[in-house]
This record gives sequence, C-alpha cells and structure tokens, in this order.
Amino acid sequence: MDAALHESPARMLARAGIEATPLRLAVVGAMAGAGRALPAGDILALVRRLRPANRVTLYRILDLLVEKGLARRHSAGDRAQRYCLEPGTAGAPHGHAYCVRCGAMQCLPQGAGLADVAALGAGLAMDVLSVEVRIDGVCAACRESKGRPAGAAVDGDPGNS
Amino acid sequence: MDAALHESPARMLARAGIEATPLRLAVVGAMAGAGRALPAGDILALVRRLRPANRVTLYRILDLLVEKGLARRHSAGDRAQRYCLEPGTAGAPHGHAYCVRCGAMQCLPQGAGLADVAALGAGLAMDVLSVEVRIDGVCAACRESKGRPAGAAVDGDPGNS
DNA sequence: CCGACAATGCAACAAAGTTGCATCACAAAG
DNA sequence: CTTTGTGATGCAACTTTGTTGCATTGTCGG
Repeated sequence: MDAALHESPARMLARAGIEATPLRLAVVGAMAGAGRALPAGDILALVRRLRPANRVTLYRILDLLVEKGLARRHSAGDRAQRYCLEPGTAGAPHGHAYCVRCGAMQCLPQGAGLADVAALGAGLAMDVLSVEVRIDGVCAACRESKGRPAGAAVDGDPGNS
Repeated sequence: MDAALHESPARMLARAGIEATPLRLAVVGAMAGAGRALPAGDILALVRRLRPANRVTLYRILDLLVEKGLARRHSAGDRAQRYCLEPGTAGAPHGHAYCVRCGAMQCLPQGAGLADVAALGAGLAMDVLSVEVRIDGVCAACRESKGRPAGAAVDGDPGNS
C-alpha cells in the first residue's frame, strides 16, 4: 500500500486515466488517508467533512475506481463491502485482517501466504480471476479495551444529502 | 464435506444438540443435498419444494446452525451470504471457489493451502477466529457455455411467504 | 449563445437481513 | 380434561446497502 500513501490523489487518478473532479479527489484522499479498507458509508462520512456529497455519486465513483483498477472491493463478514486503494502494482493481491468487534479491516502486506493460495486455484478447473483472503478475529486495540469498540467507524455526521 | 454427505439430517441436528423439527430437517437436508455453499434464498426455495416456509424462520434456523457449529456462513463477492454444512470436525476450515458468472460456490477440500494462511494470521497482533479463503473466477460449466449461466440458482418458485 | 457530454443530485426502488409481536403446537402441571 | 408455559413458526414492518432512471449542472468546442 506504499503507493497509496506516497502519491497524491490527483496523481493516482491521472495514472488510472480518470478525470479529476473535486469529489473524486476527496474520495481518493479519504481512502488513502485511512490506510485500510473502508465501507462506503465511512468513505461518505469522511468526504462529507470536506464537502457535501451524494450517496449515489459516491457509489458511482467507487465503481469507477474499481473498474479502472485504482481500488479494490472486498467483502467482510458483514453486509457492507469495503474499498481500499490498489497498491499500484496492478493485480498484486493482498489479504485483509477483519476485526469482528470494531469492523476495521486492515490491509495485509502483499505476498504473505497469497502465492500459495493462488496456486491452489490453479488446479481448480476454473478460470481464476482473483483470490480473497480474510483473517477474522479481534484486533489488538479491541482485545485491550474489552467493552468499547476501538478504532471503529468514522465519527462524521451520517446525515443524509 | 464427507460428514454432510453421509449423515442423516436428523443425526446432524442431534449431534449439534439442536431439537429436530420438520423445517429444520428440511433445511439441513437441502444444504446437505446441495453439496456446496448456498445463499439463504436458494435454501428457502429448496425447502419450499417440500413444505411452506417463512423467510424469517429460515434465517433464524440458519443463525442457529451457525451458532451451534453445524453450519458456516461465508461471504461471496455479492451481497448474499452463503451457508454450508460444517465438515463435522469442528473448526476445520475450508476455502471456496466462487463463480462470478453463475454465483455457485463450491467448497474446496480442507487443508488445501489453508494451513499456511492460518499461520499468516498468527503473526498478526490479533486474536484469530477464522480464516476466509475464496477463489473468484469462472467455473468450468460457465466457461464452456459462454452465454447462459450454468448450474446457477435453484429454480424453485421464489414466491413469498 | 448553443449543443453535447460527463458529473452530480434526487427520488424511488430492490435485495438481504432483522425486529417485534402474534400464533401455534406440544408437553408438563393441575 | 383443561390450564399454562415454552419454543418454533409466521407475519408485517423496518433497516442497511446498494442500484436505476431521470433531472440538473457545468464545462468545452463551435
């Protein structure tokens, strides 16, 4: 996820061939700043700290980012999909650590155990497109503070457009 | 998934300490018969071939099965969770192969590449509860028959309660 | 200024679950 | 036999997350 941390949102959009708009910059900025996979609702809350934004537009931007390879969509155990910025090196997959207590979804370093899993798919009588690896558990922060969820959702106003 | 295939629904419920009812037997029977992870909607359709059944009751039964360790809940790329019968040997995880075309979710043999991934979680500063491994791609049936989805959903009447 | 086209917004819809409460069935108590 | 309690089931309404269709805005080339 280095690229996401060291590259400006504008640069990332340009790299993916996506026209930069204030909203898109805000979305990419929010995702890059978080440093982990966020549900659409959290991204929306983050973006709305900077500017009003519409739910539908956000979903369309996320779809666009995914389609252009800038972001990836991952399923957590819950109902909401999480989105995280692609490491730049296109196609390089990475797993995630999902905290079932606070819902945070940390990106795991690339390669960790993934090559093996990918090889598994190769013997499968199926055209493999991608591999999802998710470790479910309780993160360190939540383990310490039994009781209140730690580092959970964004606190931005969830008020509607 | 051997246990699921060779054990009667009644026996499985007994083993998990769940009281057997006609509906629960039908649910377990449907899941065992499918031999793969099914979304709640498909299970409902299968059960309704035998008897009328309510959506809510099905969800409650599925929750119960998961809670008692008889079944496992897995997220596919889409919105619906899939449920499959636990191999009996409690906690033994297995991955899944998800076809993005027809939505079928085959259970992978245990152990295949999973031990390695589990080890990955061990170094994570987090209490690992479980590991989800999903291979997304296009299954053999769908690859052959480009066009119509193959082996997709159940054809039962999706009519309501 | 005008038309085209992309981006955004709004409202309504849709799918998958969830919740609260009514009802039913069956068993134990009286 | 009737009563009463408990768990299973059913029903309706609601929530969350995402999608679709259409209207509006904004920008660019002419």
